[in-house]
Amino acid sequence: MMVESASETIRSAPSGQNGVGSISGQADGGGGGAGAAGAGGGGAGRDPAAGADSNGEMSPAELLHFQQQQALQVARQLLLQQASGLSSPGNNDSKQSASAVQVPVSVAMMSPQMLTPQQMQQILSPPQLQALLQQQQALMLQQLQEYYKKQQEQLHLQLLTQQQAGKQQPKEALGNKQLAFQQQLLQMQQLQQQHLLNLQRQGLVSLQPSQASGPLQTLPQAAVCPTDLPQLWKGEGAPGQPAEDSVKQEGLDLTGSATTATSFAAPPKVSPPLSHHTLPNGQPTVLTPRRDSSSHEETPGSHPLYGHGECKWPGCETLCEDLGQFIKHLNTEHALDDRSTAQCRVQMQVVQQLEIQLAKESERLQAMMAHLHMRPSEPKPFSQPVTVSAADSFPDGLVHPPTSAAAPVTPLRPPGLSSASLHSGGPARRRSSDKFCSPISSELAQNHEFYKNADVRPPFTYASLIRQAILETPDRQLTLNEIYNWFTRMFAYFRRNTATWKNAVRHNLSLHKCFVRVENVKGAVWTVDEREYQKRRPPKMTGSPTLVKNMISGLSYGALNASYQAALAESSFPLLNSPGMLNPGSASSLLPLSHDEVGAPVEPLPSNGSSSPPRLSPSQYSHQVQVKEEPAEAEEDRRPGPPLGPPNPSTAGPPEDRDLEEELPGEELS
DNA sequence: GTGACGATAAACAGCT
DNA sequence: AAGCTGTTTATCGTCA
Repeated sequence: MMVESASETIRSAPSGQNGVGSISGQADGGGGGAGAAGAGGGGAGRDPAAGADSNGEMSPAELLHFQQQQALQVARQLLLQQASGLSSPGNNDSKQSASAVQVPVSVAMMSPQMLTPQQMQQILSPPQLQALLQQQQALMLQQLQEYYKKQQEQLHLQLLTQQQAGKQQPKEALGNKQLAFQQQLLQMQQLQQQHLLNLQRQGLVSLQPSQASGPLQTLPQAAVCPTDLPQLWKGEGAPGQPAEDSVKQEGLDLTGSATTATSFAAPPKVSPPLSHHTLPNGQPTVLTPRRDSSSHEETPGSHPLYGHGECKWPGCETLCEDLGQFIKHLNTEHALDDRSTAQCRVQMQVVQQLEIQLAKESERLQAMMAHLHMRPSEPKPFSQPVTVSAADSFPDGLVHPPTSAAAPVTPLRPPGLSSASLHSGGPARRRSSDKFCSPISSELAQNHEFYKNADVRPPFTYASLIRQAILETPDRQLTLNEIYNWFTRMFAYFRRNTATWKNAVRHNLSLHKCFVRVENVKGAVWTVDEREYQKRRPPKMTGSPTLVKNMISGLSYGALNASYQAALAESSFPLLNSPGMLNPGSASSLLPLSHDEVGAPVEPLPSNGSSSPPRLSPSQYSHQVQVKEEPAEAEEDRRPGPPLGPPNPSTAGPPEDRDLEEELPGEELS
């Protein structure tokens, strides 16, 4: 009765080690991309201003025009950079940080406290990681938007004040004020950066799922600001503004975040280095923003318009050895005048454009997130154990819910285990599901390339692999040799020690009732008796630890598929019969056993015992047996008739059906 | 400690 | 005869 086997587990490594990192790769790439905008650019950081104009010896008109263009370019780049930074995989830091920062809902549920990036990776499947990233991005975008708005407002005010001031005050006076103002700006910025860092750190440290919503506010800002600020400012703000106004405004903005918090004293070295490293995950992104990793300038006395030793004023790349020089340059070259004002206006437009763009992108992101998240949040069938078996039954392509999910039966542990363990070398992918939910099929589908190329033992039992191989075929039947080929084709691991694993395959085929040998014209082919297969596995989660682990891993995010599972659960019987899914009733009737597998807490099905036949309907029964070699029987079985109606055998339908059907060899059928 | 399961190894038989 | 296929038995490790 309670069998527990879970055949699927792999035995090999107990668990434990995970493959470390490769995940990320997969996660990144693999998934799909949903990513929001990946703008490609990467931006290395430098500024666009390619043109390099010389220090301005062009005519005012030319300069103005040129600078305006530059401003636009800068804006574009910023956008690209931001986009890439936010979404692009390229930035590990950012990604990680993001993930770290916010805990995806699902994750949060799973692990209340913070997960390390690695854990996240292990736990999360690529799609999940992506979802997380997306969430993060969305948040960041929102923050950015807010920030931009503020900046814009400030800019506006500053411009107005400047203009007024300009009219009223003599330039000289302005010069002094500007200087003072700029110094203040620098200080403010430094403070801001520090504050941001602090926030980030705190956020990271404490990252808690619960905070998910909350943190966003804090962290995000931090995150956003740092990166953007400098750039944004470069374009805009710095130029002269009346000290008073500027100060006030700054105070307004900053206050919120930094002002109060830190004192000017704060040391300069701000973000660049620290932030990154500190948090593997992530926040760094934010900090890092500055593309100039190399640049030190920012550290000490940083100025939004000063970086890499050069003036970042749109269109101006004048080299300045130090801040002081830069400030002088600022005051002389970018003093309050028509040109600067015009440039500011251009910058404002740029910002507006960016905002619009951001809004669009964020909207898109949100829509995507909403779409993706629906599932996770969805209900999960608790009661139902896992419908695992059903999933298994699917051949890979079939069903898998997006994330595989098994019902979170119990969110026990973080997923990842199994997979990780398996993949010693590499990438441990989060497995999607394992046995239970979407067993192998999904796992394989997701990690197909991995197993194909990595000499890692797949985390599945021979039985489950064989089943998978068979179910993947349209006919649901394979000759021994074809099964061998499938193994070698799908797993690098089975390209060696052939004698050993081939023997194991044969052994399993013969040993397990679920594998039925059917005589064929050509010879003999092996088919799967899903029912038997289901029976055998013990569903109990309790079952083998490994299984459990696997399951869990799958489940963990599995939560995602909760809905999916729920559906399955309802049917109590999973997919065994694909059709079954449709008609729960039938399904259940067909496979009583499934429950077990499902992991349900084992409900003792009467039939469950191997010895006693389940309460299958005769027809059902038949096919279990039938399969065995007699074609005739097969025909009978074929259709258990229940509501399902005969699923089309031919149809590729879920394997399950096929199984049932397939039992009969094609020949026989015909 | 026991039982169940899976993996591995090996012996053996039948067939091509 | 060799190799493949299929069955069976035994042993070991793991886990509940």
